[in-house]
Amino acid sequence: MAVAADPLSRVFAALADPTRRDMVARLAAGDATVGDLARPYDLTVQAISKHLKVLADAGLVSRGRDAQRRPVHLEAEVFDLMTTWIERYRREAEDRYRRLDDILAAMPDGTEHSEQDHRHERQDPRDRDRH
Amino acid sequence: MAVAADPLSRVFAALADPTRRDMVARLAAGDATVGDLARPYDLTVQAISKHLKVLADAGLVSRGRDAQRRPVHLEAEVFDLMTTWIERYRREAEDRYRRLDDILAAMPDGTEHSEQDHRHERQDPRDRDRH
DNA sequence: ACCGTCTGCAACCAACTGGTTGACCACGGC
DNA sequence: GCCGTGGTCAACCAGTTGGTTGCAGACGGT
Repeated sequence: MAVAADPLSRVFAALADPTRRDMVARLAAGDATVGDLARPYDLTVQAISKHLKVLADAGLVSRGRDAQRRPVHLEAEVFDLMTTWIERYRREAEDRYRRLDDILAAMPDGTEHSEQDHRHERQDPRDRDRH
Repeated sequence: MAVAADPLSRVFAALADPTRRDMVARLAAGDATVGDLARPYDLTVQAISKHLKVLADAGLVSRGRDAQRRPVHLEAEVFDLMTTWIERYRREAEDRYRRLDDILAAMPDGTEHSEQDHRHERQDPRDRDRH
């Protein structure tokens, strides 16, 4: 069952759900049981248990044991996986920007035509003449 | 569609796919067209176009226009959304660890008990800090 | 020994994803 | 004008996801 997927994908996917993010947020304040976690939401405990499995598969949480309870604990180190990935490309893109600025700055004006002039254009409402 | 979903979820979900992450990585080095992006993969251009739509909906890329080409440009600022979220809870969890350590250290041994100080099968926290 | 609580597992279902093919639109170059 | 190139949109399909119900297991308290 979806055993594939590299670690990074699993972590990102795990955090792509608001419920799961909220659980992580609450776990950052302290460990909790499945029941505790389920209480605030309008969901069955089983649903929460599934979410928990996703988080555990991503390495974001670990499960303990305390009698019939299975306390959930946040493993914060996995965050590093994401931050290093993100920071790498963010920095790369920013550097590129800076270089581009330098080039433009060092240019006799009026010659900055070719570089992409991407404007945030949401799609223009052209006539949708579906037949 | 899937128009719903908060911004954070969209960004995380967008990066939960290795192909999409790879595209972002390549876009960090410079803008590209859909065709350029599609070339290295064993996928149809339409599939790449779909991926691109996901990235665009997440605000990670913007589209330009250059004749019949639609150059793709990486919008690196959106990364901040994620990093601030991540850093917040990482820090929170780390602080909690530190406080817990202090408490345990200041305790006459053998008195650990209730509240949340569950011991988990996994390794000791507080080993790594920076690198 | 029983009961209640906490949890996991399996089956099922609707909705979403990630891919395909096929048709179509918008250009620029002859 | 017509053609090739670059790209999007729509329909379809298989697999995954996020939820449900129902049942079974493990344990503590009485």
